[in-house]
Amino acid sequence: MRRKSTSGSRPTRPDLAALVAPLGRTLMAAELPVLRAHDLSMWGYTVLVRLEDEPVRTQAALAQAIGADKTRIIPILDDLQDRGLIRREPDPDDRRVRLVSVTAKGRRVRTSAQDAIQRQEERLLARVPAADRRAFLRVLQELSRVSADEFIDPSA
Amino acid sequence: MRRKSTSGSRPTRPDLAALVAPLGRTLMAAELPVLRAHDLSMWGYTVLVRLEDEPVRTQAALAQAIGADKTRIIPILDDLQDRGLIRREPDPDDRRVRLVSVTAKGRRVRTSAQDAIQRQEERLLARVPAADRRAFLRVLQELSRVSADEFIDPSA
DNA sequence: TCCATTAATATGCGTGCGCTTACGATCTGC
DNA sequence: GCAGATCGTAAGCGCACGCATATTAATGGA
Repeated sequence: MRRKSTSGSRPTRPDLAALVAPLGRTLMAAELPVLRAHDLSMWGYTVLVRLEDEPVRTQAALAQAIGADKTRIIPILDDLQDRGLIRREPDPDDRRVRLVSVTAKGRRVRTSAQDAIQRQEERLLARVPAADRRAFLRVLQELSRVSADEFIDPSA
Repeated sequence: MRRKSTSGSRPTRPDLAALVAPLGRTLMAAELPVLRAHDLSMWGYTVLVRLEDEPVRTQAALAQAIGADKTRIIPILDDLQDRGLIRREPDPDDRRVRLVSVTAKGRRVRTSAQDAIQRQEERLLARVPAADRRAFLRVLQELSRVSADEFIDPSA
């Protein structure tokens, strides 16, 4: 019989991080072949998705929004622009900032890649009952809204 | 009004990977201060947790079980052993393999760290209703059982 | 007895990333 | 109109990781 406290005994559940982080890595790994088939890098795809989401005014803000370094995003944008998936134009109101937007071609590529990715993810989600699945996605979106800053306890 | 198909429209839900992976990174980041307070590295902690879970016969198998490189795990084990948290003894039945086990001290440290980590995670989970939370953990454990091999579609 | 195999270990390579610094162009407040 | 701040860009540093190789000890089968 297990003790009721966790002290010295096996935990009631695995650490959340030990469940979520590896699953995240698996999902990313599963995306890679799909992205490769669409000639997209992970960062490039992330940029396309984020830009579709809602326009971002500066590149630095875009980088921050997708969790990338603002210097590392530049070659990514260069590449996407060279291949006609995004546009980068100086903001007439402030010629320091470049307005980044998705082109029609970029939208097509993103849609196609995202469809394939989500189809694959559906195959995974099909393993759980529909009610659980809805709850799972609900909780996932709720927890994703929590920023690291307000969650991490620096005193610990 | 949104189109019913995803083609060309905004997606119904974000990519699963785009939800899970960042959340995993946040959870890992939240663990770091706690681990530091217990003088543990992420890998060291992972080893302690895995060893408590169930004994593993070879170091290579241990490395594989926690997703680490079999050569990179060695300094980790050296450190844990030097600090008296684990034991490494040659297997009398096959003196090539080292039987790795947790010491009483190692168990104490792991328990203390894990308690603190899970307490912090409880604070996060407290944001969602109990029923959703149970479903979330259930789905999470179910999906974690799916290995990358059987999920990733190489043809895609 | 000898040889192929396996475990642990050491070492080096290439990669991707976060972080920092620097610089030119531009904007804004004074 | 000038000084300080801001944006995009380039370049370099250091770290952690995956991967590959080589060595040593030990096993086990032909």
